[in-house]
Amino acid sequence: MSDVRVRFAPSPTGPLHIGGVRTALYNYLFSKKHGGKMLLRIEDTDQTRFVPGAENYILEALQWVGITIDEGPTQGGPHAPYRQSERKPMYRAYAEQLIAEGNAYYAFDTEEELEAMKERLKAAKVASPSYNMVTRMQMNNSLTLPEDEVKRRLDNGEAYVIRLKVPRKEEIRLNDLIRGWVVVHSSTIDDKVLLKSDGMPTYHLANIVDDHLMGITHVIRGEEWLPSAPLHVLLYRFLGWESTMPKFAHLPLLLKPDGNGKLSKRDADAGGFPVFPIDWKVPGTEDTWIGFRDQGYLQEAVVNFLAFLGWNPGTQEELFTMEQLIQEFSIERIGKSGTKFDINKAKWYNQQYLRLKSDAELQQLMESVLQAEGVSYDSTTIGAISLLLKERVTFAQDFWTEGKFFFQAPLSYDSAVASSKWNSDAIQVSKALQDKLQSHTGDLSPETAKHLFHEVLDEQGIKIGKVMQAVRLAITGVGAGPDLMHIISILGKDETVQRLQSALSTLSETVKP
RNA sequence: GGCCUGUUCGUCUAGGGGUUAGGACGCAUCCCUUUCACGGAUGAAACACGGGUUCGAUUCCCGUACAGGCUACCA
Repeated sequence: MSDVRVRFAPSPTGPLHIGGVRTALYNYLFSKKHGGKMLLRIEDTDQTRFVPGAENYILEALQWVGITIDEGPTQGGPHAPYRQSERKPMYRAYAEQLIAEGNAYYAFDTEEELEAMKERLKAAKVASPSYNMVTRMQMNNSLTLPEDEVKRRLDNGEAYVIRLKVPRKEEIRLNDLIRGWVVVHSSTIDDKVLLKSDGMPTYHLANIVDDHLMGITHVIRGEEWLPSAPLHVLLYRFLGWESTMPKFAHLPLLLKPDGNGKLSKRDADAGGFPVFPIDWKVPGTEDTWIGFRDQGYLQEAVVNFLAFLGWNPGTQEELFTMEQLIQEFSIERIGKSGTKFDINKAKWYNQQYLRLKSDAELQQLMESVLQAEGVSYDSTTIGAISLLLKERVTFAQDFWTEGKFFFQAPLSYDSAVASSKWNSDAIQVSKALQDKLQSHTGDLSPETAKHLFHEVLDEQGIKIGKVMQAVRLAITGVGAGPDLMHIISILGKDETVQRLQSALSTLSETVKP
């Protein structure tokens, strides 16, 4: 399998769904594992659904995730173009070849006629009304119309489509890499449109033609394609390409976190989490659909999270870099069943990867978060703070939410803590600590701060547990956070004294000792 | 409705004819700690159901239920 060639083939109809990103990732991992090529093909055969900006979105999303494309619309390649709309002229010949060999036919039926046919069948209690081997003989097509009539209509430029002539009774089998043998009877397949009346191929034709022409060896795609896979097998056969037909692997779908159904944007809105890789600004509106990247998720966390949604290496390890994933990936270890989307796991991965960052990276992360908040501070201090906060953050932006008291004195005090902890002892200790710090000269290391604080406690004869949280509240405004002595040390003598002072006046007013 | 696919703790999953059915997320309790977090320990928690096959089925087969997908001149 040294010449593995796979492709990711999205439609530019909107932002790439996170499930699509996973499909792209599996394709990428598989191709790199085998030293093969990864192609990107834009399937824009439905001109009514084309959304401007969608292709760029796909490119940007893949790039962020770290999926590199070997051949595609931007990098070109031996099988260019890689946009199906630009390949339009190539498809008709194959459809006509199928007609010439008796495996397809022209159909002239109007929308109304098709509708009427379906109604008629429905009234006759036919289970699934469709254009197939029995109904096609009652419609207007080159199978029912006299040859000269067909020619006349064609010459007149009448609208037509080309439909596949599905064999009457035949078992079509397909050996899916994930699901094993799938057998479908041809009588359950309808005469799918191959070439639309606007001259564009449908997915089915374009897909098979392109995959063949581009030398695709493995088709890894979502399970929603499984029902039409037998149809694709039929096309490979009729086109004479069965011996080089790619192997198929149909991936399980990503499902809603709770309840039933596949994961949708609705779930994202309800759960407050993203289902898109990066932000999508909906054209013509002010709306933005949130993406993982812009919500503060790390690229490596998303990759790891996505890879494990339906695949696992069979070991107990869970933290894998892209390189390791490539090393370990195998289609055999992809699961069969649908996977519910649990954002908690994604958060956990993010926390893990954030913690794996070097001190310098952490500092940089925190600096950019502060910058976004309009806060500037000296780098050394930020470095120290980021280390203090390291074990407490899940997202980089938590550096701000968890540590804003380093940069601004409390504007208010957590009332629950205030009412239970702020008492006469707390006031006494705060006053004494204020005085003690005031008269202190020289450096204020965490150790020194601790020493001073204990001196105060000893002098006042008060146990540490009785007042610690109150003092923390006075200095930070909240009841929880990193080691208070480190906070005091970073804040410095003057700032700490000042904060104790304002706490003493503000809190004493509102809370009775 | 028809066709296709699936079903191990709440979730992601390992496993596979005989196991105390393992791990992770989440949850709970305890320890550490001035607090919270981290960390550590412990705990609750699963083989959808019914038939077969078998000495023995969670594992194999068949049904049923449930779930998902498809059923467009959309992909």
